[in-house]
Amino acid sequence: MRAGAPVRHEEVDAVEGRGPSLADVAALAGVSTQTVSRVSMGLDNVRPVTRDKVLAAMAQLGYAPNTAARALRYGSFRTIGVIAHRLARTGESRTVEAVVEAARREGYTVTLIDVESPSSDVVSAAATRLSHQAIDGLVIIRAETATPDTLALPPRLPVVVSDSRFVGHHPAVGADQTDGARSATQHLLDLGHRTVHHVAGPADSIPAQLRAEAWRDALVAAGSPVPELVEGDWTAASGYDAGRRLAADPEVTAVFCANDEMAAGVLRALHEAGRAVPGDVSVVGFDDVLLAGYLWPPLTTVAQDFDEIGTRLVARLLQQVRSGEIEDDGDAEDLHEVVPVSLLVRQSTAPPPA
Amino acid sequence: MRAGAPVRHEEVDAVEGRGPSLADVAALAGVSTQTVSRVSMGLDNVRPVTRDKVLAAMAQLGYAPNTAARALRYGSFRTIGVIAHRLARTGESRTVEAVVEAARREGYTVTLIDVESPSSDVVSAAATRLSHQAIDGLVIIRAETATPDTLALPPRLPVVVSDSRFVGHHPAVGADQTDGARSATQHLLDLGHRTVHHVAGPADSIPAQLRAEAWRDALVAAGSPVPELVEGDWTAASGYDAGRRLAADPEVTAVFCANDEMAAGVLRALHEAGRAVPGDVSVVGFDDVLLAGYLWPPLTTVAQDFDEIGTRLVARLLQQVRSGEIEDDGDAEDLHEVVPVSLLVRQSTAPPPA
DNA sequence: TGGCGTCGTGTTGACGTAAACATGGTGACC
DNA sequence: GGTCACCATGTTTACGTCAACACGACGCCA
Repeated sequence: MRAGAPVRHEEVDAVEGRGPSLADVAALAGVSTQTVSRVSMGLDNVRPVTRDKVLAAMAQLGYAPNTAARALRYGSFRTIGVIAHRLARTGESRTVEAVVEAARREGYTVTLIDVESPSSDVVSAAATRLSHQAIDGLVIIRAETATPDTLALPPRLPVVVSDSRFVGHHPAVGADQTDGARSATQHLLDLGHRTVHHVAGPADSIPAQLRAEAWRDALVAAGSPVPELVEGDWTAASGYDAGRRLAADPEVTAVFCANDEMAAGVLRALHEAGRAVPGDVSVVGFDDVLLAGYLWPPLTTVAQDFDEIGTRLVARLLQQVRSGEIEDDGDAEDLHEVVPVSLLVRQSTAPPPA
Repeated sequence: MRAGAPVRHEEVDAVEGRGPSLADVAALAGVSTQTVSRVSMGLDNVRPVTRDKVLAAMAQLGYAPNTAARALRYGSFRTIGVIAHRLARTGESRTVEAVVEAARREGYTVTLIDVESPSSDVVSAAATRLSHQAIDGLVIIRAETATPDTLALPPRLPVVVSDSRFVGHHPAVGADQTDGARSATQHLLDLGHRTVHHVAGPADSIPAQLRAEAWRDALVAAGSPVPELVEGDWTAASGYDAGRRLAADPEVTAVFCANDEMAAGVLRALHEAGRAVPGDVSVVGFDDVLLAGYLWPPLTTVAQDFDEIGTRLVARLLQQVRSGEIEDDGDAEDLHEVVPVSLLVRQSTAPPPA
C-alpha cells in the first residue's frame, strides 16, 4: 500500500525552524510579495531601485526560497533519486559522482539511497521510500539481481537503469561489457597465451554474466580451450581466494578478472606464490578504479567511461521527466545505450613464459 | 547573492504529470479530503467502513501523497544535505555511505552535492543550493580548505562537519588524526628505524596538517632527526612522484604516507627503483581503503572507523534538528567528537636492513 | 487633449495537505 | 428524559510561492 505508511512528524513539527518567507522580505522592503518573488526569480521587470531594496532585505534576513512551496506550485522538485548498491565499492561511487555532476549541470540535485543488497524487494522498498520523498525521476545503479517482473516501482515515475537487465522495460545506459571483456581476452590471446582463465563476478549479476560470456566467446572464436571459470563476489578477498587456486596451477599464464578489485586479490595471491607478473602470469582487470595504475605491477584493465554513463543516464532521465512520458515500452534497441570502453594496457600483461 | 539565481520551469510546468490528489480520492469515495488525509496518515479515528471505501478509491486512482505539499505544511522534508569533496576518492565515499545508512535508520534521506574544490566559496554555494527548507540539516565532509570566517552558511541551518577546522563554530566529528599519525610513526620507530619520512597531504588541509604535526612530534619525542616532509595532493600520482624522490635516497628506510592512495604511489615507485618493501623500505598509509590489504605488499595502515563517524555525524545533526537549537557556540570541547583509530599492521613494515 | 500601449507594482487565487475548529449524531448516566 | 461526553466526519484556514489579472502612472501619437 503506497499511501498507508504513517509519517511521524511531531518532533520536527515542534521545532518550526522556519526561515524568513517572501512575506517577511516584502514587509521589510516595503513592497509586495510578488515583487520579491520577481526579484528572487531574476526577472527584469523591476526597477533597479526597488530591486536593490529587496536585495538588501533578503540579505538582512538571510532569505532563501522555500523549495517545498516552489515544488508544490510547479509539481516538480528538481531533484532526482539515485539508488546505489554498496556505494563505497568499485565503480559505484564513480558513477554516482558523475550522475551528481550531470544533474547539477541541469539544475537538479540528487537524493541518494544506498542499499546493502541489489535484490528486488530491497530495491523496491528503496524506490518507494524515495518516491515518498521529493523526486522527479529515479536512477537505479546496478540492480544486478533484481528482475523487471519482481521490481515494483511507483507508477508515473520516470526511471533509468545503469545495467541491461531492464532492456525492454526501462531505458538503460551501460558500458559495453561485451566489447570490454572480448578485447581484454583478445589482448591476452594476441600476446601469445594459449588460453585465458577468468575470475568472474557473482553468477546472478548481469554484468558478470555478460563479461563471462564475451570471454568464452572470444576463446571459442580463437579456437582456444575454455577453462572452467572461477566465481568471485567482486571483492578483493574473493579475488585473492581465486588467485590462490590459479597460482597453484602452473598451466595458468593469463587471467582476466571481471573487476579490478578481484584483480588486486589475484595479484596478491600470485606474488605470495612467487609467480611473477607479468613474467609468469598476465592479469587484466575491469573498471579502471583509481588505484588500478598504482597496483604492482600497474594493472592493465578495461576503462569504463563513468562520466559519460552518468551524463547519459541523467540526460535520458530528464528527457522523460520533461516530456512527461515514461518509456516503459517500445523498441528495445532504443532503450539501451551502450557506452564504449577502452582497454588500458599497463604493465601487468606480457607474452607467456617461453 | 543567495536568492537571485533564476530558475526556469517552463518545460516542467508544461508537463504537469500530477497524480491524483486527496480531493480526487475524496470525490470518488464520497467523503471529505480530511477523512482521506486521516486514512492516508494511518490515524485510527475513522470507521472501518469509511476507511475501506477510501482505501479502495486510493487503490483505484493510484494515489500517493504529495511530498511537496506535506513538506510545505510541516516545514520539513525529512532530508539532510551532504556536501562531499570528490566523492570517488579516499574515505569520502565510505563516510558518505555511513551517513546515508545512519540517516536511513532515522527515517531521513540524504541529498548529495559533490564539490570539485573544498574552498569556501564553492562550499558556500553548495550549501546555499541545498539550503533552507529543502533540507533539515547539513553535513559537510572535509571542507578542508574552507575557514569558518569565509564560509557563508544559511542562518538557522543545523550543521555538522567531519573535520576539525570548525571546532568552536560547528559541532565536528572526526577520526583521531593525531593518535593515528603518532602511532604509525611510533610503530616504525619501534621497529628500529632511525627516522621516518613523511609524504604529507596538501598544506592547506587540516587533516594533513594534524597528521604531519603528530609525525613531527613523535620523531622529536623519540629524539629522531626530522627529515623534510614531501608534500602530495592525496592522489596516487602525487605519491608516486614523492616516492621516486624518496627511492633515490638510500638513507630512506621508513615512509609514513598521509593516505593510502599516496602510499600506493610510493609503493609503485619503490618497486620500480628496485627497493624491496619491507626489506629495504617500510611504508605505512592512512585510511584503510578497500584495496589497502591487497596492495603489494599488503599495506600497514591506520584504519578510520567510517561507520562510527557517519553514525555520530548524523546523531549529532539530528540532535540539533530536533531540539531546534544550533550549536554554533558554547564549549569547544563539547563540539568536537574524536573517534579512535587503529593501526592495522600488515606486511609493508619491517625492521630496517641490517 | 483624448485614447492607448507600456511599464512597474499590487491583489487574488491555486497548488495539496493537515491542524484547528465546527457539527451532528449516538450512547451513558443520573 | 435531559444533559453531557465522545466519536466520526466536515469546514476553514494556513503553509510559501508564483501565474494571472488588475491598476495606476506615464508617454506617445493622432
